[in-house]
Amino acid sequence: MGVHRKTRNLELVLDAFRNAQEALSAQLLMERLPADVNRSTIYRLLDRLEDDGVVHSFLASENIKFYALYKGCTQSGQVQSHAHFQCTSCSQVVCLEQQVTVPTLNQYRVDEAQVLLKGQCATCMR
Amino acid sequence: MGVHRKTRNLELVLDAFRNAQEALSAQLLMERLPADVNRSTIYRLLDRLEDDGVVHSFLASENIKFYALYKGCTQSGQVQSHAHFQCTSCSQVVCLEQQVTVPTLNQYRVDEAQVLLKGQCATCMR
DNA sequence: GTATTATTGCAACACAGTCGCATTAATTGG
DNA sequence: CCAATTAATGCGACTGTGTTGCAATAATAC
Repeated sequence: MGVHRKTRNLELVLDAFRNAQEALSAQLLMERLPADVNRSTIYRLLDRLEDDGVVHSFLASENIKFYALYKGCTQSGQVQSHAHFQCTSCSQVVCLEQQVTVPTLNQYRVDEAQVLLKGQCATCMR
Repeated sequence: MGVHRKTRNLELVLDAFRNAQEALSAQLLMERLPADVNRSTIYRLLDRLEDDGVVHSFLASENIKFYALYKGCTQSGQVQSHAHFQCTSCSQVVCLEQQVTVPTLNQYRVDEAQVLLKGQCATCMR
């Protein structure tokens, strides 16, 4: 668990997540942060926040890694996972409430599950 | 649906998939194919085979795209999806038989679901 | 066999993400 | 409050996956 000095960049990143309804990629984050925040710094902050369990990450389309705050959705020991939804039109990604229960397997020990649903969001369906 | 001329490279790629127990990334594919098969060609073949519904793709760890043949597992109209498993030790990826039924959502139209389970495979647990 | 055009190889490119290292700045403790 | 410690940052260079334009090659149709 890394040390956490209260720096401007850390606050900016956390604020961006708190203000966001959706999940954010490093790229999206950069667009929402002052231009002088360094790219490497963003990646490093995201890594650290993930290590510390503040955010979780998952892969969406185009090999882009998205991050979102762990809110109520505590990732318990059970192999359950809340799903994520990505709109194939606007590419927006959201964390869903739904927990997906994952099959247990004989030959494998499953530690984690990632569920990504793809389709169209309400806005893009209109 | 693209034209499919019966070329050496196409045959090589299809054979590699038929011989593989697991899912393959472009990288893994390259290692199994003669060294003179061009990288771009592999990517282009994978894209085409996916467009034509011969293989399906999904993202695994490290933002690596994996591909596997559609075998019996016909992807029907329903939003169901067979899961994939990736071993966090050896990185091997396999297609699972299990169908995962995905929650239906009010605000979104779900067209597709990707389920990736992560953990340890039998070999790596020993 | 010849014409047509899909496929290929090459080289350059795009982009997400990483890393080493010197600099800056948040904390500690006197 | 000031100095020492070291986490955090910025920079630039670098990976590695995947893409693209274009000219050369080769599979198919006639």
